[in-house]
Amino acid sequence: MLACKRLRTQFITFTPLLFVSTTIYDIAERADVSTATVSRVFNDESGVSEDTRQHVLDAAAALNYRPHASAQNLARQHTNQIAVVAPVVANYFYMHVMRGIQHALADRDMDLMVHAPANPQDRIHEQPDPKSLNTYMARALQPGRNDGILLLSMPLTDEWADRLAETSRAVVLVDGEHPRFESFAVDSREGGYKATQHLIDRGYERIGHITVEYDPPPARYRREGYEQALRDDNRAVQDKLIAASDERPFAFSEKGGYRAMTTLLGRKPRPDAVFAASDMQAMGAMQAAHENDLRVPEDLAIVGFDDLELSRCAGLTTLRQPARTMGTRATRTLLRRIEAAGAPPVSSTVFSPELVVRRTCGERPESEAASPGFVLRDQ
Amino acid sequence: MLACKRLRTQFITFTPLLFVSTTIYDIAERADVSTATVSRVFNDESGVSEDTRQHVLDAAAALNYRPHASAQNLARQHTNQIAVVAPVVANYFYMHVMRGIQHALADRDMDLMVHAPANPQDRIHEQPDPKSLNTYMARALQPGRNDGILLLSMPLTDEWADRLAETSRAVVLVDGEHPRFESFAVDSREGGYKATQHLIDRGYERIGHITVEYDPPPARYRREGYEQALRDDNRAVQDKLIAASDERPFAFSEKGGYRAMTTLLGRKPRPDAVFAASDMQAMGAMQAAHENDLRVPEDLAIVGFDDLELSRCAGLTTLRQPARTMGTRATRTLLRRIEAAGAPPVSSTVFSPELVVRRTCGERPESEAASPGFVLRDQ
DNA sequence: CTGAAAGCGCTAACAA
DNA sequence: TTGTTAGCGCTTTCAG
Repeated sequence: MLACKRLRTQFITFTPLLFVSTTIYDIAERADVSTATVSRVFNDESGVSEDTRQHVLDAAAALNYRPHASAQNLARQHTNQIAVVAPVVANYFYMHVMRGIQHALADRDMDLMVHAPANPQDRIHEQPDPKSLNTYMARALQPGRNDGILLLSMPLTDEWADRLAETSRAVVLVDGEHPRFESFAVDSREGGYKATQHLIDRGYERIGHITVEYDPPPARYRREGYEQALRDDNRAVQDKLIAASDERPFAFSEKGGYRAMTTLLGRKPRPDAVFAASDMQAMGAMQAAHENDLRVPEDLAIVGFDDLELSRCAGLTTLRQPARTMGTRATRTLLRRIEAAGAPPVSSTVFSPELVVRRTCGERPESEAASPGFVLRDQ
Repeated sequence: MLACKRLRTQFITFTPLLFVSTTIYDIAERADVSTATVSRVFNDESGVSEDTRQHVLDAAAALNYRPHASAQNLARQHTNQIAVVAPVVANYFYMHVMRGIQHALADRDMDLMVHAPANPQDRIHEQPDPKSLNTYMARALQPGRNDGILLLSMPLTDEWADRLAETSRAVVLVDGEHPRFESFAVDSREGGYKATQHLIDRGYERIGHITVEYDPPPARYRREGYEQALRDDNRAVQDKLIAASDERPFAFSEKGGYRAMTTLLGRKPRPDAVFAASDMQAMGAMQAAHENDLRVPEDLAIVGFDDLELSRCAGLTTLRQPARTMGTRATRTLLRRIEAAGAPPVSSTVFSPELVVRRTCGERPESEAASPGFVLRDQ
């Protein structure tokens, strides 16, 4: 029986290009035990005499043995991998979230896969077609790929939610919400309200807004908060003060904000303040203002949303999202669901975004007069 | 034979908690063909009559079939996954590199794993012990985990290089170099030289340097460039003008720069200019300067290394690394090596870092007088 | 064009 | 404590 396994060793002699690593059979043979025993010393730890265990370990060391991940995954029926799927991998906000994820993964013997749209042309914030099989989303859902999925800012149609539930895999949402899944997000509506309220308090007259065209939930709620604040102050919501970014692949980007701001500045009357749906958009808006010889905040006040590190050095007034914390908590929850066979009740935790006042809203914050200043957080 | 596979369906009835997805056997049965045929329609595309192919596809659709990734990986002996291993996942520089990686992966049907040290206490820039089996590095090397590895800023001892070569897997280095592997990096020594030279040209007298304690190659070369520039100007290299960050997990960080700068400012004579080994360190240094009531650049000039987006808005003079390009090119090379069975000659490509002058070095760059300004790159 | 069957490397009952 | 053996789900010769 072992003989048939030995063939592989022959094989490698004939085609040296194809590398074959040493297997459990090789070390079973060398340690003169069964493969089951070898497997045991590499897993259970228990039920193996100290003597044979040492033999096995020696053989493994001598042959430089490492278990084959795919084989383990197949046999165990789980992968010890979790996936994060997001509209863009490399983005400031997600970077902060990833820090939290990594933190929660520490010492957990779990690996991390990242899935993001391959084609930058896609309107990634829109849900890919659930039918299509090769989207980044579909890949993450493929059986045998991971034990659980972290969805970052992914809007969920019911169709997709069904698909996710069908796979009966652990799923946790970050910066998103759905009744069927655990979620961690900031109250975007509250944030939009606070931002706008602040601008109102500061005496601005024509408060504009930069949003996202395809209207993903976070952007939608921020806009709703903006509109509510206006109404609560007995102001009308004016379409001409609102511009939407349709930048691809990521409308929350700098470039999107730049374009939207440019649009806004081309209309009459010009806004004298703007609340942007993201910090990066706010950055782009500042750039646009500069190009139009408008000073920030004298001619145009700006408030963003996120509170990236970058925003601090730019002196941007913004609404803080606890990105890292969200990542950590979401991951912990995911891990718990993966481990717990049953299905504990779903809860959604919502954070309250905190207004961080800096200079782009026309205020001179006491502590940060001499910008740039930095918070020293741990990596 | 198919009968034994059917058991699984029974099984699921008894233990509904364990989810079992539909397999190739299920659809073979339904379409009344062999599993080989099913496999063929999902792979080859060829050698199957249009008729049966349609049957199979119908059955697959009806049963909502998706191939099991682990099983494919095991049978095919490759995973269609590449891994990136880096000292920190979520870091500005790596984020830019990741953009490039993602870009190169577009439409390639490849997935991305990220491996980074689990324990933030580790001195991650030092090589983990090649003997230990459960480090992030070892995990990336496990057989059956990936088809190729991208090493970001990972210093390579010969021992590790051996281990890597042993697995005969495709390996490409980014921001690092080793004779045995393909690599993409910036000439750090040249960068250090240029930075220092610039400061000399601007008339600074006591030019300090912030480096990294455990002396990873990029930091080492930057320091060497710094020292060389000093010597070429007939100046002595003074230890008291150099401070090393030993911040963990990542000494190139803001916090590391902050601490090193604080140390430097505690010594006499104080430097009147500082070249930091990274932009984030430079940011920390600026913070330290502010806390000591020193104005930048009047009292202290600062030059960084990287040219992150953030640096632009901070007005930081720095040396630009083409991070995104490095990511893209490295990934393309990796993919090529994975596909090509043979071993094409190893080449190492070195980019020349470009000096980007902004205001922290006391210069008033023409184009960016009204900072913050931003480049509008695509996401 | 299609099917039978032997793996891929490991795990986990079940028996001994 | 250890070995036998039947899978995990898919791929891939090799016949037919």
